[in-house]
Amino acid sequence: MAVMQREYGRRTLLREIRRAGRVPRIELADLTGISRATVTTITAEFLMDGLVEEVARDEGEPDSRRGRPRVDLKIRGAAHLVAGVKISHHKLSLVLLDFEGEQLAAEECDLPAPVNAPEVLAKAIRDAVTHLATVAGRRADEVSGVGIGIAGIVEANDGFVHWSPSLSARNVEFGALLTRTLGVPCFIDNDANLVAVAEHAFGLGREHSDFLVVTIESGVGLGMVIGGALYRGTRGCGAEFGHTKVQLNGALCRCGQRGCLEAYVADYALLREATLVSGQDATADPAKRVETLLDAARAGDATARSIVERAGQIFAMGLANLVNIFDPELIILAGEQMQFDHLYSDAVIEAMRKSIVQVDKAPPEVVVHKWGDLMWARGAAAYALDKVSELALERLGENAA
Amino acid sequence: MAVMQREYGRRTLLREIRRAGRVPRIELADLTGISRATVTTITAEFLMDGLVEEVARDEGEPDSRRGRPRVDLKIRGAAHLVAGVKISHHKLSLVLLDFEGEQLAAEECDLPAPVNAPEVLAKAIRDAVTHLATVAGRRADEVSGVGIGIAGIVEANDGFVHWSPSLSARNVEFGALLTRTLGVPCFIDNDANLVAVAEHAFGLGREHSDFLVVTIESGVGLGMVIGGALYRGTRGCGAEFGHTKVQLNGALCRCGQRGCLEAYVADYALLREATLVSGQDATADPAKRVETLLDAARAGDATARSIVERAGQIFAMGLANLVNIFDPELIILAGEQMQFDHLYSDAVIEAMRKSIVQVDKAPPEVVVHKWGDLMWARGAAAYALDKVSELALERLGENAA
DNA sequence: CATTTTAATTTGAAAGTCAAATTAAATAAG
DNA sequence: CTTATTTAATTTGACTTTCAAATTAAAATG
Repeated sequence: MAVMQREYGRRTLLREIRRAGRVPRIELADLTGISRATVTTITAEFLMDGLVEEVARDEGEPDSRRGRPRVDLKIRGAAHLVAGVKISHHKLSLVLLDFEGEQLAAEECDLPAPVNAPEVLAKAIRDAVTHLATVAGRRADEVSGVGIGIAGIVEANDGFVHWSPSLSARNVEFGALLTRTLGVPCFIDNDANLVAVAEHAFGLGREHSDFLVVTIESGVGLGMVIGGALYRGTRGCGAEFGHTKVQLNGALCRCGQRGCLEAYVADYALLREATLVSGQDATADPAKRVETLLDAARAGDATARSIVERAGQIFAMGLANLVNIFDPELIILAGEQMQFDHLYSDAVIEAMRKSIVQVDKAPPEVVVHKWGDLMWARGAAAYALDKVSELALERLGENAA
Repeated sequence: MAVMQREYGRRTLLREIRRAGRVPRIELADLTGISRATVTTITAEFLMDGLVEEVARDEGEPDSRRGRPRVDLKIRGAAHLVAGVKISHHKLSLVLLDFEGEQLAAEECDLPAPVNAPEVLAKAIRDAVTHLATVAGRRADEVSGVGIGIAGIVEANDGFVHWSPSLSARNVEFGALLTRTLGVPCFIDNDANLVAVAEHAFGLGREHSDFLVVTIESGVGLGMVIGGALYRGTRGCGAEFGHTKVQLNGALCRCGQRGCLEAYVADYALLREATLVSGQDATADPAKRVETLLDAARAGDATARSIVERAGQIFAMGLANLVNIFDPELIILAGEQMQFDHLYSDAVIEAMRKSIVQVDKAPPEVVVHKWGDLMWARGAAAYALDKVSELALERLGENAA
């Protein structure tokens, strides 16, 4: 039990150092409530183990305080190497981060097919990670952990994939398979969850302990951070925000049910109605067709506007429901493509504000976070970072004992 | 920090004893992972302080084990007295519990009006609690804490009521006012939250750490237990499930917005349409009129059935949305009146199951818990019990130091 | 009545935290 | 240039807490 106490201290301090970036010991003591003596002891352990390092202070403000100057601590990037992999339709996106979260390399590579057998996909990931490491001048076996984000229903704690649009089989022990194939600890989770992890670790959620992240790709995803931790539901599965119902007996969704949010806002939902808009070429690429539709709407085409505006209204309604249920302090709309600008518009956010219960208190902050192409992969890497940190702390505990 | 550790042990053990009812020390050690030595130390403290007492084992199974027999510990009912108060339209419902949760008295009393000034309501509660204590042969100043459940938007941590249908003023420091008026610590929260607390403490949620409680009264309420604790949102406010939107530009709700769940399933929503059903007497009592409507539906009246069935469908849709977002292991539908049987029917639960994302795993368990009339008041009392336990443990910590 | 078995308590060592004292490293003052 | 002052970090020693092991307690069994 005494060891539990030390573990708490270690966990808290490492997390705080990571969040702060660079921070002197005395501030760590103030921030965490742990005494200076203990902060010294624990950080000495970290230094000895190479997890953190001391750096000279280089503040813009010349500090000008007299007395012994503070010495900043920061995560030591060289301590570990992690990779993040996002599995999408036809490709893999990958990033390689050091232990500090600095990006060392990024890559994309094609997949043989949109749906693959688990073994095939695992091998593709192994090869891609090996190549990624090579590009950065490292060896694959230097990687301490790999995070993998995949669409579908995933039980993150056991690495079990109930179902995924990227896998040809159901109910796969994909985490174990990956760990075996890559020879490196692999951590798998629903992709939207991982974006939430990334926002918490690197992004706009750094200062918050309770917030929601809504992602739009071809589907609509939701990640929830509650009480400083990702909430995965009781079975470790992610939230299925895209399939919450917004209309009784509504539009048909690709999940086979009716009235899902996704059936109104996803690209395929827009295109279903777009055949009625002039200038549409049904044989063109879907992304291209959506672009044409949005252009028509902006140009004032009544039919196109009707389609796009309804999608916005429905999306606002879905967001408002989340606010009414969670009362979060922050909602992050994370996306990359201009394609979804119509859902991130001020009009939509305003409509959402009008649909939440009115009280004499500020409505939740809504921010749009346009990540680059590699948002999803960075999310996966952030998860790996988290897990690798845990493992490192465990090892520290065992060595000390 | 060392004191934090002891506090953790105390908290854990008292909670475990409360949950178990009666339990021997050795089992407490196994259950909590705390060593037998420490369990002895801490429970000795509890015994000394009178929070807990030893009782002879009286199992039906004659145990038949040789060796020194186990001695059960249980919460000592006489240690504290708490009251729970539920504020409804025209009345107050109250219960008096001992520290073990045993009900010593219960009462209802009328309120001068459905909406009252905060001071008036506080005095009414003071008088009612005093009377309740008298009925049980106790004095009001023997009560260690009073929990109060009120409809509306409440910031439980500060006892701040943003808005309530029972109060004539907004933004009232009602918790502080009550504590001042009663001369006893008062704890206020949204009523649906308190039902969740009660389910967690006494009810069907005792074995679960993550579940949802949906309550139906004149509105629809939601309480969420996440990670073993009530989740109140970031501002301490309860979830507003009743005002989640189920239809774009839908039916008008009493909150002034359109398409709220409540606007389809609440009694006033049913009655709004019931004027078209034969046999309705618009001047009758609302509860009576709802009864007439449901009778007509059961008797096969097409219009009445249409009204009632749609309410059920919409309710099922709302429940399905909760499941899709939370993936809970359990949903408790808590209610008292036969009036809502049509929402608790197997058909509704079946419709909900069809509207959730299908995976190869069991859907959440849905149970209906029909409490007696005093469900709400007991919820409030359970909250008070929780808070009084906390205060008792704090006192213990200070005395030891 | 001694033996065995199991529960609860006591004991003494080990681990951990922290306030206070000390040391370290800088600036300011004389 | 030296000394005083100030602030950060470390060390020290007292105190708390936990826990394994030893001991004691209380029963059934032979």
